[in-house]
Amino acid sequence: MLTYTKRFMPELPEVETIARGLAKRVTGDVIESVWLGQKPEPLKSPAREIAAALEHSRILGVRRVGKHIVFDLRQNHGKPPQAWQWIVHLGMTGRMQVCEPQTEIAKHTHAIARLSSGKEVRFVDPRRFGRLSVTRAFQASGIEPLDAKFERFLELFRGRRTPIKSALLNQKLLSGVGNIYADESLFRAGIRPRRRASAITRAQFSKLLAAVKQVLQEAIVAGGSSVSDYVDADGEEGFFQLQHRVYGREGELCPVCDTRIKRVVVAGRSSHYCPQCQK
DNA sequence: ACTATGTCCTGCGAGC
DNA sequence: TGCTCGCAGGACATAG
Repeated sequence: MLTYTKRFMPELPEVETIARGLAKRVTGDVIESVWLGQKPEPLKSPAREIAAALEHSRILGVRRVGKHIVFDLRQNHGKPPQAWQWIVHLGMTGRMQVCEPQTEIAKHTHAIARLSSGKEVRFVDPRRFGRLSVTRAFQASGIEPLDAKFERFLELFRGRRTPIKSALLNQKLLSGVGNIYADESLFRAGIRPRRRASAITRAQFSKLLAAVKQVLQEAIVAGGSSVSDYVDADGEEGFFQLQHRVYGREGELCPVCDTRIKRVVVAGRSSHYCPQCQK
């Protein structure tokens, strides 16, 4: 039930896979210098602030928080040493390359960090929905889906009049679920995307949180098998992804009951569901 | 406090 | 074959 892909939507499992791949390849390295492109949109912090935080910093580790990649940095040349975090959000089309300096610079490259090992970390993003920033105390806006306690989840979601799909996509509530895994989770939980959160029972919420965790975990396992094993000559990651059961399958037959999968628009996003399995 | 909607941006694929 | 056009969606702004 896996597909190999080079194109993907960076939701929680994909960002987790990318962060692990980056951690494996650049942890311990030192950023010597930084180049930032002219396009202002991808820079959430001022360019000179980003450059000042990154340059001469050692990469202590790379991890994922929600859909964000967090580089934990330590800058030794100050007294005392300064702790920084380089935050990368991939948006829709953002990619992180780890490559040699002579690798041709891809179109839409917005940032390059040159490392003392000789490698470069590059941020490439055609659509420029991605964002770069630096901070000292990064905090996710919502709860981590994989660690979420049911009572907290319930407290955040119950009673809202918005469609459950919209609530799942709201990063201030739950950090990391995007359009694809929202649809897949709702399918597994048997809930239609347009159902108002306030009309969902406690038992259904319980099933939903379990489904969210299961879908994300399975996708991480699928992606995890590809960490650092499917990097092409330009340092681009490839992935194994879970086969989607409903997402992008409008008009196809439900894998459970053979009913045709429907597509509706919720919160301006295409949403796919089985009218038989989901109520 | 919440909710709904519009906007950004480029690549790609459907359709003619 | 070559062109146009509309869709894809994460996060934020804005309005109600």
